[in-house]
Amino acid sequence: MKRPSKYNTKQSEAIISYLISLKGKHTTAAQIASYFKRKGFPIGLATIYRHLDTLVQNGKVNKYTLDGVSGACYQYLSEGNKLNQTHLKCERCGAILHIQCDAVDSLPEHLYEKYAFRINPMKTVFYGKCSNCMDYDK
Amino acid sequence: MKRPSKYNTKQSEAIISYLISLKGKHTTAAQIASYFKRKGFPIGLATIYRHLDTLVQNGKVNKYTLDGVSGACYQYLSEGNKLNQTHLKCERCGAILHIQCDAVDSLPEHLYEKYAFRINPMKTVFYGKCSNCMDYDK
DNA sequence: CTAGTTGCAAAGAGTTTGCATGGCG
DNA sequence: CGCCATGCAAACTCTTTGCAACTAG
Repeated sequence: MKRPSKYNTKQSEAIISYLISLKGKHTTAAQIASYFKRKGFPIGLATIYRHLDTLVQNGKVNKYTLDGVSGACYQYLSEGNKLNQTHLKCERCGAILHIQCDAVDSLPEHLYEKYAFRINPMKTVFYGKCSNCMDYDK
Repeated sequence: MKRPSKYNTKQSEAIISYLISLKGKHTTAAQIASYFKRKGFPIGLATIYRHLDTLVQNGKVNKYTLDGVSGACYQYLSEGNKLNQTHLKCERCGAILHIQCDAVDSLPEHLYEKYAFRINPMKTVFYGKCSNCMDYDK
């Protein structure tokens, strides 16, 4: 699978700045395509998928699926919501909370002793619902 | 979408008891089909999907997606794993371990009290390295 | 019997890939 | 100019649906 990574093209700049403009909210490949088509600058779906792939590989973008959303969700990761520490992610609104708590901090050692598995705490994500979204159904 | 629900057929009994036999570990539609084909009692994929759908609707089975697993994951929910199913995923070999441990089980309540966030333990995944892969570099 | 279930094949939805064209550096 | 990226369409994967044949009750 060959992904774009060397050149700065209008397409890649457009896609990245669109993702950033969403301020952490997720979007889908189809929504991106539709957005640029409406803007009069259509970008092929294949190109969009290839760039999203690159961004996910580089840790710039988070990819996940949500019930009720057709297709994968993509979310740009900026300082406010970087995946560089343990965090909680709301499955409904996409909000990301950073957490700092002993119960979580002690897990790596605990899981190593019990399962001989070394977890990478930087990549730990808990999915669920934030307090704002708790009353909504899926 | 018409789902089977009234009659007990050999197919439905087979699928359900297979899911139960996994003791809370997930499987996929394709794996179920492959299992019964090997057993000499092939079941059509459509039938499998229809029963999984029914079971999900009835709350008997949990459906979710995991990175690196192609297709949706289905997990039978019994008393033992109703609320606590956490995965460890090896970033090198892709192996997925299902774990059951008090330190992890207590997190939902803990995080709810501290952050007013209800995590979904079904979707919790810790990334890291399993014991087999621990000596390899990334 | 009679309505529910099955299996097949075809259709769909989302994503990936091969290849010729066009553009960045 | 030499690669790399793009767009298109075809290919692919997973899932759903239409329909005739089968079967549980």
